[in-house]
Amino acid sequence: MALTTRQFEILTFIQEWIRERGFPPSHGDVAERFGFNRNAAREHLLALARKGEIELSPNDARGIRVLKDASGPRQFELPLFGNIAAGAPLTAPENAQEWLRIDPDLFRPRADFLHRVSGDSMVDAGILDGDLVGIHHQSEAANGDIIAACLLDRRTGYESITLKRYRRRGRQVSLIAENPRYAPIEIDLAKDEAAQELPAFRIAGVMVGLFRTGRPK
Amino acid sequence: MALTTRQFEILTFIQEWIRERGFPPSHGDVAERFGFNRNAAREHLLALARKGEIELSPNDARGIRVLKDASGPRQFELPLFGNIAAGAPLTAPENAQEWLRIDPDLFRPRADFLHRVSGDSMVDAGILDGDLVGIHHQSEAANGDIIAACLLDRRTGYESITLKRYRRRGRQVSLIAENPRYAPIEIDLAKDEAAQELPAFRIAGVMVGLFRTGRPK
DNA sequence: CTCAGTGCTGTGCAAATGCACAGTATCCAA
DNA sequence: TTGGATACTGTGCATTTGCACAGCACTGAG
Repeated sequence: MALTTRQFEILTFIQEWIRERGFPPSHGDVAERFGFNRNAAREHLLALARKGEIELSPNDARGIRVLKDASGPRQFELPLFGNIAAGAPLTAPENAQEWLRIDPDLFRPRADFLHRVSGDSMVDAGILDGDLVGIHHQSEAANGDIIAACLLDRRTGYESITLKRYRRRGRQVSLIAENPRYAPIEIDLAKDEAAQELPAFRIAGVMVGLFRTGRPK
Repeated sequence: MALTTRQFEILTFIQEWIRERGFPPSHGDVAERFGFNRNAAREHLLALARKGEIELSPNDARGIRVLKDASGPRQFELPLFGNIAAGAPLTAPENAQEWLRIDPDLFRPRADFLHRVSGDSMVDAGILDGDLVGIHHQSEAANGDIIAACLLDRRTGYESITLKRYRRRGRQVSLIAENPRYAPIEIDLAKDEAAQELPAFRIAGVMVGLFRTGRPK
């Protein structure tokens, strides 16, 4: 759920406080910083907890745990991208939904970002609904690679990422699902370029790994 | 300055508390854990502060900052275990083949170690040969869980870990592959115990996630 | 033998703290 | 127009918590 500006300010304050002192602020500390009542601080914390940003431990002084830490060392972390509105560069670090502490160099070649798979179109490649796939940023791919394909809907202006196996013959590109129940997506690059607009298809990168969390179904 | 065993215990407790809850323990929490007086806890904290292990923020509830984190860069890493010779505790941190920089808390519940899958017996669960599965350490499992089963070969004395779906009816345990080409492994717990030796079967933990690296085949 | 350090019990207190309850005002969507 | 979410003020209370002071027992160094 989206945060209000005030809530975001308070979350940032809590993160900075913890980074500087090693323990979370109390309600009073938050209230003092922003110049309002202790109970107002409490309600902000409850709101942040409702929205899943923090976790509160009842009756414990300073019982705050920040769940999604935006700060900290980004060195061994990977950004997770969802589908974002047109224009916005899909894989710009500042548009990350979340940063996960996974060393990008564990993948080979190195992963640049993660993408959440939705749907079961790649089950036969061992890629399930909800899995996070590691993507190495590159604009070309070899036949047989599984790629993160970036598709632009020219009418709505929305970009979306899909994971498919890539196959190209001349100017004809096929995006093939690893599930017999799904038909391939066919793209004619010649036609695509002739449109003289933004290309409707581009390669965001190739899949270099996968991360799955949770008990299996 | 060197720590006493008691002080080391308390420091470790504080580190674990923070890792699990995101904020430090109070004097009372420490006292309760070790079964002594709140003031005894306070004096231990003062001693740890004198010795430079922690920093105390006066008058602040839970005002503890751990300065030298003994777990160090290991905080966001996971050990990978292979199959090890008999006797050696399979999942003791010092027996790790490798440490991978993946935040254990990304898994739910938290992963304690990774295990490399060999073979294609779990393909239908989206688990491929060479995948690393995250395992949460626990000695019991629910029916349907995918578990890391620890099997001991009594003749050779070798222990090995296999990943299988767990199903138990009374004293009869079935370890089921997710691939029709493999037959389930059947274990009779009654017979197992009657052997009056080390149990041939135990649950090392339950699968809580998966990590795969490399371009798909 | 003495003294410092460790490792506790026990009591008491003031301040810090979480939390419940009662209001007020604004905005926005149904 | 009503209801819910946001964003506060203000009061009061029971606990939690840090902290101080008074002891006791043990150990190891000088």
